[in-house]
Amino acid sequence: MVTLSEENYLKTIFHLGRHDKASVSTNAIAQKMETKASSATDMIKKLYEKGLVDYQKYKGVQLSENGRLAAISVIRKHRLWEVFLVNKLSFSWDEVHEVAEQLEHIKSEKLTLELESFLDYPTQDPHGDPIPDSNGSIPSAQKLLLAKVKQGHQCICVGVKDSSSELLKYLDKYKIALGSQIKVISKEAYDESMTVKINDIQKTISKEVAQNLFVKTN
Amino acid sequence: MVTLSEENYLKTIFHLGRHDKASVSTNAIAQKMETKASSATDMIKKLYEKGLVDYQKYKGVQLSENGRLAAISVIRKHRLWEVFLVNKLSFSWDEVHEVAEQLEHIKSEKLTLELESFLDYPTQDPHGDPIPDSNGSIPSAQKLLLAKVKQGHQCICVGVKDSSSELLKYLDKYKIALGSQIKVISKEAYDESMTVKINDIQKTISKEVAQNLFVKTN
DNA sequence: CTTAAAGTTTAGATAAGACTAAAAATTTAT
DNA sequence: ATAAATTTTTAGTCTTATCTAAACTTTAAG
Repeated sequence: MVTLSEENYLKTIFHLGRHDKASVSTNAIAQKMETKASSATDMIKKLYEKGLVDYQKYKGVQLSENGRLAAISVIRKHRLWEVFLVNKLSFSWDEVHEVAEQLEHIKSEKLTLELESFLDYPTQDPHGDPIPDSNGSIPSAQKLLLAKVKQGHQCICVGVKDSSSELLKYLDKYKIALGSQIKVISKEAYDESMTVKINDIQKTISKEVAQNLFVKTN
Repeated sequence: MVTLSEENYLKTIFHLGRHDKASVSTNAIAQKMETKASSATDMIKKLYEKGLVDYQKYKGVQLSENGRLAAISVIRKHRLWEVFLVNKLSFSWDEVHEVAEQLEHIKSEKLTLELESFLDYPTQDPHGDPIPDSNGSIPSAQKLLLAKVKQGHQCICVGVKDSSSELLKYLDKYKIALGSQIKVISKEAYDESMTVKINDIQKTISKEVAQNLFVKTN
């Protein structure tokens, strides 16, 4: 039995250890969890006792196979619930996170499977992040940043990199959503801004936005 | 801020104090919560400090107005989630309770309102219990036990009194569900069994079942 | 109306999770 | 290569929610 708090730590370790598969530091965990390093150490020990992480004093921590599966299970539920909130209830991108943080801890295998079926087996959440399947496999994203798209090319918005409330509100405001068609009209070398056509409307987009929007080319 | 454990106690006190509006005993609470009387006393004190119950040592406990509203809010969420699980996901009557016990504690006013709207403002849960509205008003049930229905009369199944797993399985087996049309063909004075027509199939129902099925006559 | 039984509360202990302050280990910089 | 800075761990405390055992009220029986 994994507690709610343990699940949150596993999730954090998963996210921090994701890119560089190196071990994750106590401080990094504490910072992300908005807690103190000593609390993180305590929890790491508990996770180690339960065989959910590999750990050596002062050397950081890594998820074990079981820990990885537990983390992915929580992430899977989080993302499925986000799809539910946006697609079925009328939540917007910037409202789902807090609620999904609670829903992700509901324990019922059947619930998760039925929810997934009810949502027609989505592969991405509203922020464009991939939804792990029931075996823990994560579909590869195949997404790239809008900033990387070449002039004249067309793409589809599939997510955001920085899911801050501010960005999501900006996107909502200009009706940029998952699935929006975006055509890159021109790029400005000086400030890295670009002019694009979205929903048949031409608009200039700053470097900051272009570097935080994931798209799929087609 | 009301904790998860406090919410469970409030719910229990609400259910126990429901019929006789007399005060609820520490022992009764402990028994229903499957905990010890001393734990109940501790929690009662905490609820009293928070102004959620009226309490005098050795004299039992009653919900205050705020406590009543908090309890009803939890019950409202529980019943809405049960409707969701049965109507939208394919849960059966006897599977929903455990999951709804978890979902009822999710804190998001918006989520509850959107869920209610998504479910088309149901007034009863799958067991026939009324769903409080967002102001805390509980629609009156207007339901009666099948055992009370007179020979020759027709009614609709609207819920169960005893929501034990066994009864729910029995009902599932014979395809007796919320909304099933039931016509009372004859009643046997000796054992209080009755012959009814359900889904155009004639069937004899025991006293035990008839006294645990709520119906609405029409 | 007194005493035994039942119910309730208190006192003290435990476990989970978090915190502060201090000690220990590691890394960085001279 | 060693001192300083940083990071990590340990030790001890706190809160929440629980428990057992003992003390205290209330109720019920005679």
